[in-house]
Order: sequence, then structure tokens, then C-alpha cells
Amino acid sequence: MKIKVATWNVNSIRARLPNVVAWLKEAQPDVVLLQELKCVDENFPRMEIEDLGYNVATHGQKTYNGVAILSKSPLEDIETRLPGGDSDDHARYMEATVFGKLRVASIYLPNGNPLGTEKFTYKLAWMDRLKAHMERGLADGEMRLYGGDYNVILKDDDVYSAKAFAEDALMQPESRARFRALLNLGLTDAFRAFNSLPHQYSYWDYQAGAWQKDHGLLIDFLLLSPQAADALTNAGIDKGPRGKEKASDHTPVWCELEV
DNA sequence: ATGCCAGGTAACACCTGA
Repeated sequence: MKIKVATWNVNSIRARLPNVVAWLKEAQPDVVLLQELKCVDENFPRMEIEDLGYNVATHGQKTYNGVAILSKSPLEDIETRLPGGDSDDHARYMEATVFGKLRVASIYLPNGNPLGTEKFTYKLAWMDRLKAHMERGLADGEMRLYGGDYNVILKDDDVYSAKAFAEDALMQPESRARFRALLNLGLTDAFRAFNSLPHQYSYWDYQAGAWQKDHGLLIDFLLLSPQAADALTNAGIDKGPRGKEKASDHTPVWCELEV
């Protein structure tokens, strides 16, 4: 069977509900990883999503962060904590097993700006925790997919102006090295398996006409374990939602697995 | 160098985002 998985930072699920519902109907993904819900679990528009045939698991937080997993299959073995960081109360990570065989994670990696603050050290520490957790997860040889908003610009060609972001947390050598370390665990970037063109973006700022000028960043990724990468048949970035009214500043990244 | 835009919260301004 074919499973289509997508990740999308929606920048408030309540503000974005009409856009999300329209895209789910149009794109028909089987599994969706959402980030930046900006609401507690009780306020997530669960019914509206369930009415489209999805099972829903949320890990929300008031005002900030929040992640969710939607699946046309039941969601099993849901976990909502990234180990380590005992005092970390941000809702930025959850994982579940879908279709009885694919373990997926929805990730909202800390932004880390501005440099020289505890926000940047929190980002780097969070990335170290993520790597340790992935390392443990990958050991079982199962099909795994780690998708989300990684908040890292890996290469200069993944941003409209590397110069403009030189002092940004997303592009620091420390951030990039940690992202490479994730890839070096043996993960495959689903989008880059099919598209090696420069200047392919998943985010465009609301400000300064960034969308109209195609001033974007590539920061949303679907990273696949070797077993999932073996099943990968296609991937892409769906820019449609970014051009709609009341759009999120991110657009969905998707892939298809034949399992 | 700074704000631009958008969302949430709480209140009619400020914080966060990337």
C-alpha cells in the first residue's frame, strides 16, 4: 500500500482551520505532522479533522508551540516527550506508530534566536537530545520518519540570501553541524532524494513581500530511516497553501512510501 | 540599524516567531 505523509507548521491550528481542512481534502495525505498549534489540547478542533476521516493525537500548549499527528489509521504507542531536559516544558515533540508499521515523529525544533542568549543554547541542547533519541530509535531497524520544522538552514542555497541570515540562529555552524549529525545517523532527506535544485523553500516570512519575491527558507524536512527510505517513491513541497488567503508562513512538505 | 506581518493574550501594548 501507498502512504502519503506530510509535515506542516500551521502557525495556529485555530486560525488556520479552513486552510488545513481545504488542503486535507485536496491533497489527501494519509498521515500529517502538524507544528505550532498554539493551543491546548481541549481547544484543538478535533471534530472538524475527525470528520475528514483522520484519527487525531495532540500535544498542545497555551499560546506557543504544540504538535499533533493526524492519521487515517489508528495511532498507537503515542509518546509526547523528548527524553532529557527534565525542566523542558515546551510541547515540541511527539511520536506514534501509524498503519501498524511506520513510526512517525512530529518535531518543532526551537528557533534559537537571538544568538548569545539562553534561547540559542536551548536550541543546541535540544538538538543534542534529539540526536540521542533518534540514535536509540533507529537501533530497532523499523521504518521511521522524523518530520517537522527543524529551524535549520543547512546550506547557503537553502535561503534567498545567506548574507541576510549570517547572524541568525538557523544558519550558525553549530546548528548546521547538529543537523548534519542527524543526517549522518543514516537518515534520508525525502525531498532532497528527488530534488537537488537550489532555492527550494518551505517557509516565506509574512513581512516585506517575501512570498511575492520568493524570499524563502528551506527548514521543514521529512527524515527517513534506511528502512523507510527504501520504501520512498516520491516527495515534494506543495506551495499551494502558502499562496492562499490567511496562509501559514510555512507550506506542507510531503512524501510517499510504498510499504 | 530597525521595522515590515501575523497570532495569541490580555487589554486597547507586548511577546514570539525565523
